Amino acid sequence: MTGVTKPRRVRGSRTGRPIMALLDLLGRRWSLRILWELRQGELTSRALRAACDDASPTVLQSRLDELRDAGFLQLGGDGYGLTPLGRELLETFLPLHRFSERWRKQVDER
Amino acid sequence: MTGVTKPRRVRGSRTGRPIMALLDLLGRRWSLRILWELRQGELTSRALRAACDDASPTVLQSRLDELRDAGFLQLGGDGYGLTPLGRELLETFLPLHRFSERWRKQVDER
DNA sequence: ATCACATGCTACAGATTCTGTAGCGCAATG
DNA sequence: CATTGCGCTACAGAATCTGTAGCATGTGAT
Repeated sequence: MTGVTKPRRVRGSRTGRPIMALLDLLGRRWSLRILWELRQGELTSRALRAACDDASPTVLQSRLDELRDAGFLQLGGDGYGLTPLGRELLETFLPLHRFSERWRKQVDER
Repeated sequence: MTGVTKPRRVRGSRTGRPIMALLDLLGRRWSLRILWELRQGELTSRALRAACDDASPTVLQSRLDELRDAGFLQLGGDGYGLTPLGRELLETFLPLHRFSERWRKQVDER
């Protein structure tokens, strides 16, 4: 593995408000999805790719690097997995699942 | 105002899993930020633009249309605001603020 | 009335980012 | 060895975003 930690700037961090940096990081293609797909355990990079509708490995790799840099992911024996911090973040998002079901209902009713 | 509701497809909705559609919608540039900036009340399109680091009006408008289509936003007398559903969604995200502070601490400690 | 001003929204060229396919180097396993 | 699967990269074409300018409409004051 690389082992090298490249400094990776998160856009929006210039404001100094971490929430902005976080919103920016999460508001990139596949970020949320990656965290979501790892909710049940580690996945190899290829399995993760498959889980993410075969997203392009280029972007996926970028997101993985960024999320790893942010301290949300780590590369373990069985592939990529959430760090404790990453799990905390994911838990913040879990209510989203329920919400999405309610959302569909409301949309269907129109 | 337009008054016309154009059908707008959310990528990921093909899977039929609303959570995927939601993650995709929210995982676009400025989506999360827009919801966030509207947390305290309505903002005119220009005020919103200013709040979002002067993002390009083109994308912003796309996001506004999409979020409006999704039923999260509406255009009221004082500009754009969250619908009840949108507020529910935002509330799902509020813990993110706290998390982001904790996150910064952990990052700073490295 | 008309003038200035603010609103929601659009056009468009250039820059950035994403997609899709191919393939690399490396370790583990047969 | 040969094979297999891994993390990761290259690269051209497509899609998306940026930045600036400006339109059409509405409101309010002069």
